[in-house]
Amino acid sequence: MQSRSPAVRTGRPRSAAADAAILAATREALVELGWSKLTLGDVATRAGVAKTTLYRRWAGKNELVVDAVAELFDELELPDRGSLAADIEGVVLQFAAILARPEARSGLMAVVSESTRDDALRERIRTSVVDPQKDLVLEGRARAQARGELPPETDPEEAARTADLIFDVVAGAVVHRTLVSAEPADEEWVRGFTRVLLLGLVGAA
Amino acid sequence: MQSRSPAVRTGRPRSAAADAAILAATREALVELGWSKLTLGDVATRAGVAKTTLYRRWAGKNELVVDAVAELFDELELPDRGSLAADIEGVVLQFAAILARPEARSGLMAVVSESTRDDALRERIRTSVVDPQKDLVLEGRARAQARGELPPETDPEEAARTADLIFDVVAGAVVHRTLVSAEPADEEWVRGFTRVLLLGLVGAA
Amino acid sequence: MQSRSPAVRTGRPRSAAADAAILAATREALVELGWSKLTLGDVATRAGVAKTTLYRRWAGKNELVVDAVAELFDELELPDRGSLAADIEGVVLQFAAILARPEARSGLMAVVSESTRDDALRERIRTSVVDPQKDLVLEGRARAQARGELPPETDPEEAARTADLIFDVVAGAVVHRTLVSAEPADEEWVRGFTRVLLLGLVGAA
Amino acid sequence: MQSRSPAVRTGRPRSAAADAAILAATREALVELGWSKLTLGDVATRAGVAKTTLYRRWAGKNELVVDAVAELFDELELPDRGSLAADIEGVVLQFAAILARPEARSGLMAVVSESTRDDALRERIRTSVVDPQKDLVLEGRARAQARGELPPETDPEEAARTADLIFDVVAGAVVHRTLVSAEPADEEWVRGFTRVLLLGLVGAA
DNA sequence: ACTTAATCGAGACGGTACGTCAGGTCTTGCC
DNA sequence: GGCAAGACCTGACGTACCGTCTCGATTAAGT
Repeated sequence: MQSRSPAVRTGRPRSAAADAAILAATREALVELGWSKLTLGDVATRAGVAKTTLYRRWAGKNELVVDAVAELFDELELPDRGSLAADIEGVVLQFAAILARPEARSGLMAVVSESTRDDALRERIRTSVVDPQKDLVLEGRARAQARGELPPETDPEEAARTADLIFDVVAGAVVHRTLVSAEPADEEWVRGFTRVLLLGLVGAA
Repeated sequence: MQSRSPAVRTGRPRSAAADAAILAATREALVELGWSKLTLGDVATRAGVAKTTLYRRWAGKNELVVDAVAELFDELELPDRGSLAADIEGVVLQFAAILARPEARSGLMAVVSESTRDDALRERIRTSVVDPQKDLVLEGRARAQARGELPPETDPEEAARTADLIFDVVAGAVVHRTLVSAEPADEEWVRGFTRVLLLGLVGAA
Repeated sequence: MQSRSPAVRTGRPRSAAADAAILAATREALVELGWSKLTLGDVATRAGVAKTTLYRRWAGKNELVVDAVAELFDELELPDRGSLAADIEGVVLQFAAILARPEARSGLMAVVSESTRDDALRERIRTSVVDPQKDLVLEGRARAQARGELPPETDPEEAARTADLIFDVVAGAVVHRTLVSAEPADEEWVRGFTRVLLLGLVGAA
Repeated sequence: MQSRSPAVRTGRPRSAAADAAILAATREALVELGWSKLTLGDVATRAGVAKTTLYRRWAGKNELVVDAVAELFDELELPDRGSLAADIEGVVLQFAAILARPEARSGLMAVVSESTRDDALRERIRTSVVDPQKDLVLEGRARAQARGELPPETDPEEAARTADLIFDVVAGAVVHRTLVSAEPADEEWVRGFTRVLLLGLVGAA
């Protein structure tokens, strides 16, 4: 997270255990209190750590919560279920399961909201949350092309644009369903969504 | 906004001008400061109003911002452009234009985030922001069915589910593109999105 | 303590009771904790008052303690005991009694120390603590002159210088005895001091 | 300052230079910042020393400042000027010159103030600051008695009491003039003070 | 015109959290 | 073992907003 590669690393080294304790305490506080009532003093107390230790490592609430929530998305992966539709359904369900957890619900949109006025924060979110998810889209498409379910790309730039589009559609739909409409993105919904995504409104009707 | 229809309403009536001034001041503060740095004391000062006046009408920051942002969405409408695709492109572009404004960018996701732990707030958002948008989906589908672009519904419950799905996909995609990916939802993107929405990944490829 | 004579005094007026409660709490905390361990947060709590209320009225610990300690000196007066020697002994004993109280012991020299680098603070000390005491010197001298114990002044400037000198000698001796030598300025000591002051080392020997 | 005479003193011996550097840095910081803004971390940095080194030798800020200020008083001596009055004037001027230095002004009364609640600190002040000064009083009296300016003592206990009294009067007056009245104890003032001390108010008038 | 009563501005109030700073301790690795 | 470096826990700092309250002054509707 922070590297001081130059020079000899003098002085007492930072406790590695503190980082983990702080992030776990942050998630715990998110569950109990939600974003707006979460205070850094409380997180420090839960983690058994001084407030100064926390501020030495994170610039503020936003950065801390991004790192705490980002770890939730580490478990996302794209298991091979044999078909494009099945692959999509699988990964969307995983994504929905993460968004169903209260620590993600309250924290994620809050930091996204803050990131609209803080470029460094947006970059941090992109690096640790968004880009890893986007890689799943690329991997899924490659697999579908290998199976012959999708045609190979001709224009690489166009291909990148399409991947971004698909990612926004998939992630956006699940987030909106979960947080705005406040309805569960369960198996039935995911089947319907995947059908529309693959076949379109006209084809799915 | 609030009615005290029972009883006779004696005494000095509330200033109608104050409401408008407060909401305008709220949007102004959202633009300049963003959600997290917006304070009610500052809004009151901008509006030339005492803090008590503000608290007499809104319960807090969340409710105030919902009302201030909701007004931005009042201008959304569904002009008849002759085809389903053109109708979708038109309304999506309008939606994107609203989300491009800084007062919406910073405020909207923040209150959505808060609403994950506050049912009354979620209901307020739904009523004044979400449901009016959802009506546009219904209106668009009816128009497309009248044109023969989409088959008439058979199962009304299934039809409601589909409308919700479409709404989550459309709104979610635009929001995600604009706020998370932080890229503009411009005409080119909207064309690509509409194509995928109507034809699906397979059909659009 | 603070007057806002101009204009109309709008807004909620300051609580008069709070001032008294805060000063009393300050003295209480001085007794229990001493200057260096006294915290404004603790004083606020003892006074049943918010920290902000305290800061609204005093700039900091120094100013607060000056006001709290100054009240102790309000009781100083110069009773007519019939002779210059008896008058001096009487007022010095009173002064010593005040300096024997723990709230004065810990607080007084601390603010004097701070005042060496803070002109406004020195002025505050002078106005509310020192000058009233100095008036007693002038009053005592006038009385002694009326009795014929001291000759009337000829040069008024010289008279002012002498009054200052006497004040520094009297106050300084008692303070030094009490705080530096840490011995009680009891009746015996006061008698000896008065004898030296009136007759000098040579005359007193 | 601290002796570990028992045992064999193994390991690296303490740097003698560090002690001097720390005390000098302390006085420098007192001049620049004053007592209340002086921090041990800053002193350590100025002295080019780690905070641990400092704490290994002094228990805290109070003890450190006492030692740093005490060195200022080492230069006090009682040169023989031929008469009691001249001797007093000489030593009082020296004392006043030390108190005029900012490192003494800010530091001395602060530690005296602290010493009202810390017996060990008071003892340290007495040993390293007060008692050496008091010796000057004894020496001056002996010299005056040898000259026949003062009668020889009859009661040794009474003599000790008188010496203490004189010391409190002299030191107290200079301290009060310098720090409380914040006026210079210059030659003119010292002449007036000495005259009153020797002849008394009545005799000096 | 005269009450009546809720509104308005101003700003003080009790709180809570902020982010920083200093005190004093502990843990490294080098000397 | 001393030492420089710097992380650590603790606790206070002074500030900013919160949402409530207390003022005196308006301001309409009902008399």
